[in-house]
Amino acid sequence: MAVTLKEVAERAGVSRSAVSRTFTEGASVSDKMRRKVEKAANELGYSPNALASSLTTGRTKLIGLISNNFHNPIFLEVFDLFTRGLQARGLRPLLVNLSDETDPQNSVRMLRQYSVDGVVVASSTLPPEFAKAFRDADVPVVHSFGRYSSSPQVHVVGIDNVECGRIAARTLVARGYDRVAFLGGPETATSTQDRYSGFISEMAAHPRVKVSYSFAKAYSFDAGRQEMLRLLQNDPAQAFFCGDDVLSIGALSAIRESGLRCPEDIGIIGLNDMEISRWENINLTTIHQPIRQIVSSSIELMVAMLDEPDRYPEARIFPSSVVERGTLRPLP
Amino acid sequence: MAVTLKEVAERAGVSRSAVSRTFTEGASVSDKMRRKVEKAANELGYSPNALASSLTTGRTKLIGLISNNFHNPIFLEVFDLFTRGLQARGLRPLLVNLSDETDPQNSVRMLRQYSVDGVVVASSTLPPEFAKAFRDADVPVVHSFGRYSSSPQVHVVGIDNVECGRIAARTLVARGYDRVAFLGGPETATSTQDRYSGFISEMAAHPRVKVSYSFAKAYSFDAGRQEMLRLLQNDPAQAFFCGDDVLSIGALSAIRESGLRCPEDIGIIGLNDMEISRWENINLTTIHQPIRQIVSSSIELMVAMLDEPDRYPEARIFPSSVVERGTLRPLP
DNA sequence: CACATTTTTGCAACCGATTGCAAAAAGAAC
DNA sequence: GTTCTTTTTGCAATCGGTTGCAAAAATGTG
Repeated sequence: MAVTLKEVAERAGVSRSAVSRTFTEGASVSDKMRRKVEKAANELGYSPNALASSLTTGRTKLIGLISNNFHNPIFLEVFDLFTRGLQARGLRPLLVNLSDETDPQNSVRMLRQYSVDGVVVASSTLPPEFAKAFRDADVPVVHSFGRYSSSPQVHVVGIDNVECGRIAARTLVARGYDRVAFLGGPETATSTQDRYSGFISEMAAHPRVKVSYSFAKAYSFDAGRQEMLRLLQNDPAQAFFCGDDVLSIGALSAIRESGLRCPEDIGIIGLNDMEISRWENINLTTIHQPIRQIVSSSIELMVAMLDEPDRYPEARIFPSSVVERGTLRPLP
Repeated sequence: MAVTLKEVAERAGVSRSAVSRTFTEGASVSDKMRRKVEKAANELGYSPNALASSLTTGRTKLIGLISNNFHNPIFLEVFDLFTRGLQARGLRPLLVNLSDETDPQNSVRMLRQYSVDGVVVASSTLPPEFAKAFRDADVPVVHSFGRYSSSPQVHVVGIDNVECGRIAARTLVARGYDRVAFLGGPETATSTQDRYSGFISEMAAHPRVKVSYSFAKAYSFDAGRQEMLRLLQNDPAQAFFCGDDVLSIGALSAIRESGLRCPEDIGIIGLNDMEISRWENINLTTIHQPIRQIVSSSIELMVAMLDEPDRYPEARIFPSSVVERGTLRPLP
């Protein structure tokens, strides 16, 4: 069994409070006492039980990190950044995979049982209700990659997906494509809806360009490939705005399999600019989503909320822009 | 503040023990009592504090999930499988990113502070000392993707990397390549060393085949690409066994960038068979590592150890075999 | 050195649960 | 209805810490 505070106190011949205080930032202990305690603690190999102390302090330093997309490589970057960022601030991520869970209340209950200090919902496909459920349970929450709203009910950090749709539309128009399409992710995801509406609304300004759209079942390679194979069967558009990079790569694969070339026969623009998209054998033209900034801003917000739980909700939106690579025809 | 057991007891007009018992599997409570308590609990929205109870039970149901490679997409699959598997058994993964940590003792201390019930080290590059440090601290530990040893000191689940090296060697020889090379991951990783030694030892049986080797700095796309670019500068081998898929894809990229073709000019065989390798625009010939089996076996082992902490250490090794795709010339 | 002031220390209650034990209640047997 | 068993319940101690408060020790002042 682990060494306890009591044993250290006995060995050092001091009270338990004294030991507790030497391990508490900013408590009143004399140097002599501190040295005595530290000596005993080292000899015994003591380190304080974070969970026991959380009982009285009300702080666990545990942060729930919730996601539901474990098939999109972008989330590996996201997890990397979150875990490092949280660790650097002395916080511990409790990872929750929501892939097969649909009821927000279950997650809320589970994370409350572990008394997490806060929750980060890292997903562009989970409905806003998840984040709200935590807020309603008085758990500080940040929705990273969530939907921008001019009157956010919870803290949201991400990009303006509507604007991304517009950017994609303008990019395709500028390259002179006159039959374009939107190949979205799951139709129920807010990110899909927003990218779609931005794309369509911008296209409305270019009536000579023919526009169509369809949706893949998930933000995944297979879903993108399947949908593109289907589309290729009859008279596909000349260029596609795909809801996401991994979807784009699936679509790209379908195009090549069908004996067509990209960008010569069909052009693709994605969204995310994930690491893989830079790989020379992918080389995808895409809209950059500033992941590092989104994650670090989310963490800052989370930390701020720990001190100020009733902080007024805000949306932090980062700009995105096109990264030119090889899957769209060049500007005329 | 959250509702406590005491409040429920008061509202239901019963003792605190009664409330505790209704929420404890297999405790002695009458139906009448149970109903009374559940009613009060529902009205108050009570759910027990897992951490407080861990104090007396000595169980937190927290499992440390440690890794250090957040740049290899294979780990996204690994995290997916681990989180789901653990959750399904009522366990919670506490994710630890060891990318910038080198001292095992720090991780041990940290995870002990959170009284994790056990630790899974999921990495083929972390030295065995990490897993041993936990064992020495009496924390149940499983090293997934660790080194096979005939006298394991900790539980290890994975593949036989030496055998994989041999398989790769035989595969290349069978295809008639007569200048082959090993392009390994980090030289210090046990997986690299084992794959290397298997490859070399099998090659010793084929003296007419010329063998060379070198190492990339990490199991990552960029490292593989850099190393291959360097190798291409003077008279490269005809076929490479790359230490891992993501390394292979980097190498592949370097080959294409240099105006060469795969498999016509240079052949590649990887190891892992990650999702991406199946993608038609990658289509990598590789050695399959049975990740699902490794992860689920690791979880079973972990669960078994929770009941029987002094379980005799074992190594669980799964067979691996070649998946034919498009990056090696066909059999003659 | 006496006295006032500040700092350090220990006591004891508390955080939210669990559990061994003994008393109370319910059920069985005659 | 008694008596003996078995089940259910509550009391109180405990898990590993923290913290308000008052006493004790150290420091400062004249």
